[in-house]
Amino acid sequence: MDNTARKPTLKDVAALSGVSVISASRVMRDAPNISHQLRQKVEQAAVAIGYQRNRIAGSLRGKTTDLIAVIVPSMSNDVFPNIVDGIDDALKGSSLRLVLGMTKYDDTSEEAILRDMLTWNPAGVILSGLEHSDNTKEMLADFSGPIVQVMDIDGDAIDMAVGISMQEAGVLIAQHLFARGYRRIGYVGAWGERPTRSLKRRLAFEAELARLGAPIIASVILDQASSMQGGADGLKQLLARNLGIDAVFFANDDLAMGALFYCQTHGISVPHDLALAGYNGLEICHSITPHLTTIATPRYEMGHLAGTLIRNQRNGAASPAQKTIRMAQNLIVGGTT
Amino acid sequence: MDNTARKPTLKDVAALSGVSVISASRVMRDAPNISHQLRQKVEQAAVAIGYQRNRIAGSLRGKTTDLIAVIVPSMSNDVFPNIVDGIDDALKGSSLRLVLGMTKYDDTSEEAILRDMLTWNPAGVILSGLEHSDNTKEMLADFSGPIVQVMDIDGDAIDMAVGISMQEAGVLIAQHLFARGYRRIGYVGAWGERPTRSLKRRLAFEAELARLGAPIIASVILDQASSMQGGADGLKQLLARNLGIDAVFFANDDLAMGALFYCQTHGISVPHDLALAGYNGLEICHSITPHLTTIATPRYEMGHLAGTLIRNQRNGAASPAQKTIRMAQNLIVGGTT
DNA sequence: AACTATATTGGTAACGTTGTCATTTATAAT
DNA sequence: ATTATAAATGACAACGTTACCAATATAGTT
Repeated sequence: MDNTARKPTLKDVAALSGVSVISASRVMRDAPNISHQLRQKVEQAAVAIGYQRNRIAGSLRGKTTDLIAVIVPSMSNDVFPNIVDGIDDALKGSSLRLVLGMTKYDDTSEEAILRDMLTWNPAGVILSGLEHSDNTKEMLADFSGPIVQVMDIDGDAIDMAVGISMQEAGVLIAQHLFARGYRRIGYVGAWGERPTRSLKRRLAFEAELARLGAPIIASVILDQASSMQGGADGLKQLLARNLGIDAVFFANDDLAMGALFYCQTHGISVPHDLALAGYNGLEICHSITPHLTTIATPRYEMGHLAGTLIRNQRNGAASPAQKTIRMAQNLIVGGTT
Repeated sequence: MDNTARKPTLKDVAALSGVSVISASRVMRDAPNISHQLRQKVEQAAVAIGYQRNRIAGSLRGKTTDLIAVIVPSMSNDVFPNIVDGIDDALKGSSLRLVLGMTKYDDTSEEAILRDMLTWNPAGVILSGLEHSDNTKEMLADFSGPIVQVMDIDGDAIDMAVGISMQEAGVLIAQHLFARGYRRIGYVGAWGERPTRSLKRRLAFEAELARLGAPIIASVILDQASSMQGGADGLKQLLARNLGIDAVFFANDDLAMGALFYCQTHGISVPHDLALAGYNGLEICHSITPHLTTIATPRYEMGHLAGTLIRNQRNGAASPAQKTIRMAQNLIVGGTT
């Protein structure tokens, strides 16, 4: 349409409605102590000339923006889209908006993204996991707004943390497999275990198995991204070693599903010949037959809570007494173990 | 750490390095024609006092931010996370950053999000689909930056469009099912067909079937979100009508997978008793046995191209001659048809 | 040496809003 | 009617940067 014309500003609204600029400003942002009369005049004028607020200008004066920096590893992933969905829903109805960056599980990249995002003076920062580079930690320490680390709570939070215990997850699965009578247990991971969360899970898993007297037999950590194909490949590698493995814990459901399909097409009876367990509790676990044994993680809920925490502090609420919030994860026993 | 101290500004950097503010500014944003000497002095000073750019201030002067508004229906979804991943990758290395909003397939919500995002003066807008409310269209028309509509190209683009032909998809599947000999064909959709893309697919599918002389027998459009469970439910409803249906096209792979699992556990032989086809080409289609017949869509690539188009225009490139870019989608014939 | 073109630096004035303080007007209390 | 108090409005400056234009230094030409 009319791209040449200058965008209307508060000045224009003020001029048209015959009030001062600052009064127009007050109306536009619902400040207190405005007469009904004035409000009407201004609103009418604003609509008439199609006035749109300029948050940039407002933020410059106000020191901080309504942007929330959200840094996650990737979107092509089982868990982070749900988290982001949760965050966005929690922000709904507020003036806060989410700015997204993806690290691809790379610390240097995380650092660069955070550095860039901080130049926007965000109202808060949400990032995943508790492990970060020194530079990242330093930047966060200098940041004055609320910070929420999601997913992981096994470690020290910089400000707030919302997550599940990876430690607990590993123990849960180890105990379950042991209780079921499996004694020759293996593990398959991916991403070269760069997400330290899966590493924490595996270590706890191994420690618990050892404690129970059935130490882990073998592990395969794929370097590639997690995928169903990877799960099949990992399992194949594990079985090729002929160690008599009777159960395998996978770093996530994708890998486990791929392995399950592999078994189904290669005459390996699950769980009779081999038991399988995954992690995350994706819908497909309960849709397939047999149902996949897994641990359901509250992904959406973690995101939602993280968003809510930021939002509350934005609204002047004190930082919560409980800075680290542990969410529940549930072992879902399917027919694969 | 030290939250009380005022953040260092360009003025501080300039003072310390003994140059003018504007020169310091030039160094910080890599402007041309800077002597090595000056650059060194300024960079050194910036590091020394821990200077961080304030993009807000810069954007106010510069009229537009380095933010790209991205509006999608949802993240808990098969397609949009991949698109967002593609966009982000395309933006990597530039100063552009992605601001995300989710509509939940609601036009009013889309409108509100866009209105809000425009107050940040974004450098570009990416949104999904070609159908929008009048208000949304009006706001976009008034927006002076590049706009890319992703996913769909069957219709008129506001500025640029990157997508696949839903029309073509419907025809492809219809022809495939017909060629395979199926004549009593049904359809299952979800979300109350609010994503008009699935509607377009179905209409083209039905039209082609009619043209071929095997008009569609029945359809079920679920109101709920798309899910595997939904696919099973939809199929169940369809079969309950006892219409002798021999093939079903599903709005997406999730639904189709759910239906496939349902068949497998209810003694329905696929494809002998019933053929199934999905849409999207998720990895699971080729992992499961039988492989699911589907259409592979270039989700990541669409996002990447959308991001690249915005980025190019940001860099001063002329708007491309071809404003609507049709991407390829491939029928992948599995064992379910 | 005089002159032109180019590279480098600086000064000033916005950008559009809102925090702070001042002023006016309305309302309540004597 | 008068004073005290609160509500409503306004003026001004400042937020930190960069666009624009001017000035100076340097290199290249004849």
